Amino acid sequence: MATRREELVSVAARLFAERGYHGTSMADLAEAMGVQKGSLYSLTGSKQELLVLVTREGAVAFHGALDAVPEDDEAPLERIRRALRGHLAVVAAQVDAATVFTREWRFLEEPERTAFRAERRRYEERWGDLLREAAERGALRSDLDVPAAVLLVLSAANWAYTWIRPGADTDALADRFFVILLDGVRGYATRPA
Amino acid sequence: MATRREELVSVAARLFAERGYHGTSMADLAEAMGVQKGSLYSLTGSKQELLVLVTREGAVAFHGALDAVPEDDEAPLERIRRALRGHLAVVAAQVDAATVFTREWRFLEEPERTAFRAERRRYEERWGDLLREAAERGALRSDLDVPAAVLLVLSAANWAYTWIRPGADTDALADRFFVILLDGVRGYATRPA
DNA sequence: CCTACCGATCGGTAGG
DNA sequence: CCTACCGATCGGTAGG
Repeated sequence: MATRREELVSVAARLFAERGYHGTSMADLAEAMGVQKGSLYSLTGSKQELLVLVTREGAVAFHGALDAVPEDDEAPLERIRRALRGHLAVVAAQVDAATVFTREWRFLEEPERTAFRAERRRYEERWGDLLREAAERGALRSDLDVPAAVLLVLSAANWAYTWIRPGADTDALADRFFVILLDGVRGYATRPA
Repeated sequence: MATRREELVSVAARLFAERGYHGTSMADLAEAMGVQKGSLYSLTGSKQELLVLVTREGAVAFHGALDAVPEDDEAPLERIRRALRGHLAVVAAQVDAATVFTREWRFLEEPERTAFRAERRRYEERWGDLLREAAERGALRSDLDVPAAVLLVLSAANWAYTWIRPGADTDALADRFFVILLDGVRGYATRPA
């Protein structure tokens, strides 16, 4: 059973995602909670605190998805596929938190803003590790431009909040991306030998 | 020589990109223009009008980049490469307008908001056409998942405003993406025959 | 959780 | 382009 505080955090996630942090007023949140504006301050210290909690929720979810990727060193490509599935699953299950994590985080005040950037960088580096390890194990082509590949896959992941609908088959979507990333859009015929 | 009105539009692009539409006040814009707040209303009718102008600037720039792609039907892959170069070049040359176009458009009021969405859909469809035509001409693998490929390439394009720095060699960056999109991250060795 | 209120700021206008 | 101002709303607080 969700506490009123937890309810408020999830309402904040929804409205921050819909209208933006600065486009959402405490009065908006109060109305969505069915209480008067002043009453919110028994549940949170400030609007900014709600932003901190929602972005943190996103960070935890995305890192958690990567944590769930099996450690199996024998299948580095499969690990990448799992990571992509995991990321898209988080976006579908927690669109609002994912949206705030990806788009509204910049309205965090210091020092949380800097801490957030470090946290996000850490997430991106974990993706970099996944690809780098796969390359080192020979599962990726030896002449691969790893930084560009990381940026490409993170672009797909980070843009997902704009189009994923809750309830979508994210595993299938992730696999469709994965197939293209693996072997490219070009036909075998025109591929160099 | 830029008029004061044009200056205001470009200042609005910068601040809307930096602080968000709702995070930017008319007082902020006035300060950046070096005038009093009330004076802005001889240059624009409203803050919302500025948002309309900036998003429109982005739309014109992105469509213009696609218009500049040569019509040569003999080289459908080259056209895709050119389109990617063009998009990233716009992002680098007009980061602020590109950012507002990609992220702040949702604060447009009706009916401009709906019109914007149609415009953006048209842009995405032009990308879809590029890939579909390439597929039809046999330049892409026959079993390609075209919708997923379009979404992947648009993800890379739409996410670019978050990391591209003005002055970057966007042609080289576009080509690095293009190479990966073409033949994938996997090595030749493990590729099916 | 409510009522009542705070000073500050919001986008915008009038008149010059 | 300025000064002076409008009513509305902002995030937040006091006291119950």
